[in-house]
Amino acid sequence: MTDKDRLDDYVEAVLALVDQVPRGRATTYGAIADALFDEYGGGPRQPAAVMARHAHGVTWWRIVRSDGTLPPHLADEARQAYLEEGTPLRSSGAVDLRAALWLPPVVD
DNA sequence: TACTTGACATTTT
DNA sequence: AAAAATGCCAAGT
Repeated sequence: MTDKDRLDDYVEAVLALVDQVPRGRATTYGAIADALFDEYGGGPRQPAAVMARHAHGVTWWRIVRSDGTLPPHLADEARQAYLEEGTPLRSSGAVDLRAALWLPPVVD
């Protein structure tokens, strides 16, 4: 198993979790990092780095920061998706994690 | 090999 | 409440 294969594997794991997030809900980068920590370790920046390069074909808007907000360039498109899915939002336009947070299954 | 960068998180101003 | 500083880990260059 080469280093590249290992990274591709991590990418798949992240995208898989993203794909599992139920409609109208959301999860955080930290939660994903936690779920994958047992197998790959690393911190919350890794899932983020993965998404930055593989945001194609996945429901990336269901992944938000720990405070429910999202960087400026994404907030715009994400907002539309939230409105369509009926995702609980806060006054600031950020996702209301208290109601929408979905925790990925952690590997034992 | 060394330095920079990042769709983050947490703590302190 | 909002912004700045710190800590973090690995990929990219």
